[in-house]
Amino acid sequence: MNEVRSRFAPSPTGYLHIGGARTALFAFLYAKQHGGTFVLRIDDTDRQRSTQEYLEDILDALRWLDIQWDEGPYFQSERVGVYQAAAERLLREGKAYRCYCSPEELEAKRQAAMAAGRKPAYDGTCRDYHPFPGDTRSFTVRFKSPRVGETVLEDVIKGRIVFQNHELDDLILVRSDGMPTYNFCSVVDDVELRISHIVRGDDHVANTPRQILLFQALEAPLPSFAHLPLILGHDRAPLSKRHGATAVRAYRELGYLPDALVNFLARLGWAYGDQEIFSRAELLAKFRLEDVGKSAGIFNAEKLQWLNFHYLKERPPAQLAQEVKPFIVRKGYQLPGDDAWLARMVATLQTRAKTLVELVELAHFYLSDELAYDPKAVKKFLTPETLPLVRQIYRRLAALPVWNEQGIEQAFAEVMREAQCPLGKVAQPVRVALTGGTVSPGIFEVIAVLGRERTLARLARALSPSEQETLQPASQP
RNA sequence: GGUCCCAUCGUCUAGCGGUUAGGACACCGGCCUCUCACGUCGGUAACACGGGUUCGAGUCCCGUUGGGACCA
Repeated sequence: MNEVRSRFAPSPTGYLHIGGARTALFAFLYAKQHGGTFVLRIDDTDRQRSTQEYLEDILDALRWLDIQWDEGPYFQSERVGVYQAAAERLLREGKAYRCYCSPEELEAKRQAAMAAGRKPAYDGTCRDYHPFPGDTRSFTVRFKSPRVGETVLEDVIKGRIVFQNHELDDLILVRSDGMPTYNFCSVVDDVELRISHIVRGDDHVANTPRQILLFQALEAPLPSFAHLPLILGHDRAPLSKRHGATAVRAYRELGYLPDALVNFLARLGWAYGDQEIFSRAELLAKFRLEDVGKSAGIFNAEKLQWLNFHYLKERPPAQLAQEVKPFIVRKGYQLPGDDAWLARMVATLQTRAKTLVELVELAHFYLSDELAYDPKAVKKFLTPETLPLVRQIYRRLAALPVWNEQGIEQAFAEVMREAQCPLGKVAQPVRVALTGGTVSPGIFEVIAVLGRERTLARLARALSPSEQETLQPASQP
């Protein structure tokens, strides 16, 4: 009976954002490490702003992050009958009442209260009003909130928070158009779905005492609450569009790995000693909701980048090769058909890129034969003094019986010995000839991965204009 | 405005009455080196303020200030 059932209940009124993802992650981890059930519920009572596109984005993002739900998704929009039944029950039991005050009257009362320096809370006019049988005016259903005593929230993260009941006014359960309100739906569903642990954002703390009262009114066991502090932007304001990427999908498109994002999100507000890197298995083993900090955290994009960089380095090249494909296509390159070759290419770039997008950018000279030669690099390294060395390299490489790194390195060694020069003297000109610039992976691996044909063609191209000679691979000894 | 929450390097954080206040990102410098990176070694940098409690306070209590949430 003490089964742990946590839930994530997003509204499909926007893309899944970083904060939501973290909430989902924490709720998921908690359920899983207690052998419990993680339930997904879609709070789509706001029909105007909810869209199918957002719904799909949320499901997509959760799958991408590998946050798997065991039950659901349940849709609140399909459960209106349940809420109405619950409202009728409360009405019948005298725990709720019909309020006939019109919006105009309410507004007037609010103004008056404000003017008198009182709180703009509902004054309870209809609390004890019994409508005559023929009363056809429209009404809302209000909860008859206790006026004395206090309601205590024992929050897993925030500790004990006490609210005075007289501060709470009679909240509307069902609007005059028959639509149940958010707080009410949420509680009714949590009762129905037997949720034992409510993990959600800090922004719901103030709603919680009212919800606790509703749980009690419905005579349902009270779940545990865990309110996560918010994630702030660099200016300490809540994360919003202004701070750039906030949607999970944005990070996916930017070339972040799900493991990096999960690791980052977990460490935002939670720590386990000095450890920074957590695999999923470790999160499951070590994460504790009770250890989540109370204060809001600022989203630190550099740290995310560092984590991504770390996971990029650790990734098996073959796996990374698959993951980078969509980025190659999106960048407009022809997708290499040879997966093994792609993996070798990726392996030379893994320690140099912080994102998949950056990796593809660095791979330009592998993926295209239309090199963008850096004029400064050409001027500095492809000179009458260095081109003879390049020609020597060309000859040696062309003569290689087997195209591998050992052979290539040996070819360089021989040229260096003959010319009595350091590696840098010959490597840089070759690098410029092969990549168009002065920055690339190690020259031997570049040559090995590029292959005989493309390497020789590029060297020849570098040699031809100034040397006025055409080197043919086949004609060389 | 009312109710509530929060407060250690720029950032994420460790700390749970006695520490040279630790780690990580970022930043700066050395080493490594065919370029760029990786890696590695080192450095700069914090307990918001004021009162208590205590032999002793980053740690406990109360204020102040500053942030934030919710309601309107």
